[in-house]
Amino acid sequence: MGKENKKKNRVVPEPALRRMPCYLAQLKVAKKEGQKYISSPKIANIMDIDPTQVTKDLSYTKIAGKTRVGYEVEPLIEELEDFLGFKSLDEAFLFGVGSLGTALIRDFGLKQFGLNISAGFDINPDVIGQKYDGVEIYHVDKFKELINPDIKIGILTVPVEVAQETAELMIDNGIKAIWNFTPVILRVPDNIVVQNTSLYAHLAVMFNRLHSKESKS
Amino acid sequence: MGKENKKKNRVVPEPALRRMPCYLAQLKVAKKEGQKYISSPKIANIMDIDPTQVTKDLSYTKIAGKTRVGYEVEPLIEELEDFLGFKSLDEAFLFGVGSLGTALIRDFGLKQFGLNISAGFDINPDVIGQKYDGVEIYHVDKFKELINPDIKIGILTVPVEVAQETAELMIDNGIKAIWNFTPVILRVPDNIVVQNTSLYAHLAVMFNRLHSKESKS
DNA sequence: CAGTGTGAAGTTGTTCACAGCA
DNA sequence: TGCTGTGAACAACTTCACACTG
Repeated sequence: MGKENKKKNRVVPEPALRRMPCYLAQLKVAKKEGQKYISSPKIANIMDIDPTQVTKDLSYTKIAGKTRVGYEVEPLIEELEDFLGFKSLDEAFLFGVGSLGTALIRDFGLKQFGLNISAGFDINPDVIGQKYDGVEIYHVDKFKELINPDIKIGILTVPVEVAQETAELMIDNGIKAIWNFTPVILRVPDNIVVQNTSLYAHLAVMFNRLHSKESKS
Repeated sequence: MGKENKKKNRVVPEPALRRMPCYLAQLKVAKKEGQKYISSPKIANIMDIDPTQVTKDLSYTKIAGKTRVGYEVEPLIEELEDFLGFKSLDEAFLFGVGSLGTALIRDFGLKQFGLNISAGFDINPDVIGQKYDGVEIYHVDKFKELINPDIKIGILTVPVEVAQETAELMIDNGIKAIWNFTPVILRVPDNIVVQNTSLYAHLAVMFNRLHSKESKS
């Protein structure tokens, strides 16, 4: 009877969500190598983590593994891409067309992973009016005209000083999720999703680990 | 191991390290506004976190707050920058001069935070020989000639397929820490520091939170 | 009997409660 | 009284143990 309705709708822990794209990358390699099935110990071994971690993470998706065999590679790739939101294309506006902003627009397969940047905004006359890979850059003032209900995601790559006010501008005009590349912790209402990706934070962690290992040995 | 000695040399939790650059950004704002002291409740309020979280995080540094007053802004900035390794300049080589790699080289901000990229490596003839903001790009084969004991950090922005082998090349030639922008989990010896910064992982978390909030309301 | 799936134990990080100080 | 600083209670995440299945 109700085989599926029992398991879903749990909150997925953030660490698990962060591991899933890694599984996905490995699975694609496995697929290229022609493997039809892959087991959790195998994945775990490649990534040097605990096998039950893998099964627990995968249990949040609706794919089921076969005992003694493992998971079928191709359906698992499909399910993971779907689960992670990489299959449906979300539209986003980007604020702050500096070097990082430009890279995100031009790059690198964000579209492949379900994110399409449909316009960029800045106040620098040098970039306004430019087109990068088909994405046009406008003055921030144009934002209110161009926004529409399909755009739920805003990418924040502006200087620290204007981060909070730019975030508020986004929210006031209907943005529901902010991908924040500044080191500023944004103050936003509860119903707004913020994903912080501060390179400096990661740099800090790396320096600390490196320097403490150096002084130890 | 033994009784707890003095205060220093504890292992700093990674979440704490990640919060510190945010404190730093806020402190710089406070300094600009002319504030001489700032208290933990004040910082906590700005960042919407628990005040004791702030005091606990700051207790890992060697700055001490004044009762009833808070922390002196300028010395705290100095200490945080020093503690996080942002004051001394570390040299790094970058592997994979695609659009992200190029952005990291050009993004002067990294130098401000203690990381200087002194060379880039790729196999694409179009970029080899180029100079971006004074940073020269070489063929990967040149890496062995150019490496020296001052270079302890390698930045990995290559395509997924060659991530592991490039990491091994780095390690074999003396790199001690790898800033990994690929979604691949690298297999490395214990004494090597790896900092994973996969944009796709963050994207996955953001999509999940956004889509689950959408379906809830 | 190797591998999935899950509740229970263990570990790590966060929040609380309170002592001490100016 | 308001704030720092810390040990103790609590929550989140990870690892373990084991029942189950082909």
